[in-house]
Amino acid sequence: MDKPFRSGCPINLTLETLGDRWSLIVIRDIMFGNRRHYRDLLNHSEEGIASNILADRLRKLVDAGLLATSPDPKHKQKTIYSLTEPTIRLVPLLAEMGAWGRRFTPATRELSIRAQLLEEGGRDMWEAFMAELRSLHLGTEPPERSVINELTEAYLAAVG
Amino acid sequence: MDKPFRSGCPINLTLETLGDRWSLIVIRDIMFGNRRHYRDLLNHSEEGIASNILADRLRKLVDAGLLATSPDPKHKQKTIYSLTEPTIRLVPLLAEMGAWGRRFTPATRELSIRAQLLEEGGRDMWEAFMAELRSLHLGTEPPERSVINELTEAYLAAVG
DNA sequence: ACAACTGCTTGCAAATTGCATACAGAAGGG
DNA sequence: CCCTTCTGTATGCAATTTGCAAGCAGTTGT
Repeated sequence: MDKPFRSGCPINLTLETLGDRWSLIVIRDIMFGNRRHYRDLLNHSEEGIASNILADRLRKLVDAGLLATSPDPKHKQKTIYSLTEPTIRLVPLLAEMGAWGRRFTPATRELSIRAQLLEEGGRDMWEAFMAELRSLHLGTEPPERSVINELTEAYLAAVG
Repeated sequence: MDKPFRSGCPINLTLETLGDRWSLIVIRDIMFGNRRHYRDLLNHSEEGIASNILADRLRKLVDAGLLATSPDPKHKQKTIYSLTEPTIRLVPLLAEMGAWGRRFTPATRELSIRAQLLEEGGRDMWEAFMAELRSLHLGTEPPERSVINELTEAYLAAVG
């Protein structure tokens, strides 16, 4: 029932998997904003995603193994959405997207702060970030460095 | 008449600019395959792009300053499509997409060879590649190193 | 002279998107 | 326990986008 891929090119397959206007937005919000619930993603969406689109993308991403769900012990109706290893390894891709967008699109200064920090931090920072995400989403040991804190503080310093 | 952006986030803006299923395919073919004409892009497309979609994407990319056109002195009907500096700077993004796709999608081995080489080559190789693209598309001095040759030879060695 | 090729358009059906609304079960405050 | 709010979705429906086949006027090579 699954439609065949257009080609076996890795760039094409990445595009077929994530190349629409919403999937990476959802992943970005889970990753950088630590939004773990449906309503959280829906209401705090900077871009205003529609509820049916969000539901559709979450289901597709879970089906593809790019997100995982678990019941929330504190609320029987809530589903916790977590990143998986493949999605955590999107950090370099998202960092490059931020770096490119910062230079070649009319991105606002406040929203570019984190992209700039992540770009200047380089591979070392990306690895630290991925380690932190593994601890948050996969339950591994928490690392010493918190890249999320660094990014958040830089953003707040620039805004406030 | 231009529709407003959903947000000023650099990741979102990159997605709004390039986040559809064909734009980056076209750029990839121009960049790695050195396809400079419409028919060239249409007929040798690994993924089988439709003619109207290709025409639409080329126009949009030119309008956005991501591609440039020039008349072909050898053929009055031909238009030469060239990368511009913003598109050349997509090399790191495409390299990361190839690296991710190679690991987490069912990419074929032959088509992954170049992605692997580009990933292992790292920033130095990407910079050399961008210098080469500037010479091919912007008319700057040709560099000593030809990354395109390296990639092509590796691909041919793996296939033949 | 004529077939093949140039970039690109045009109809039209099918799929996707966006928006508003609805909903059944669960939680929280009185 | 009652009632409002919150949970993650689903459902119509209109608008946009996609995909496919065919066509087209001018240009080139034989």
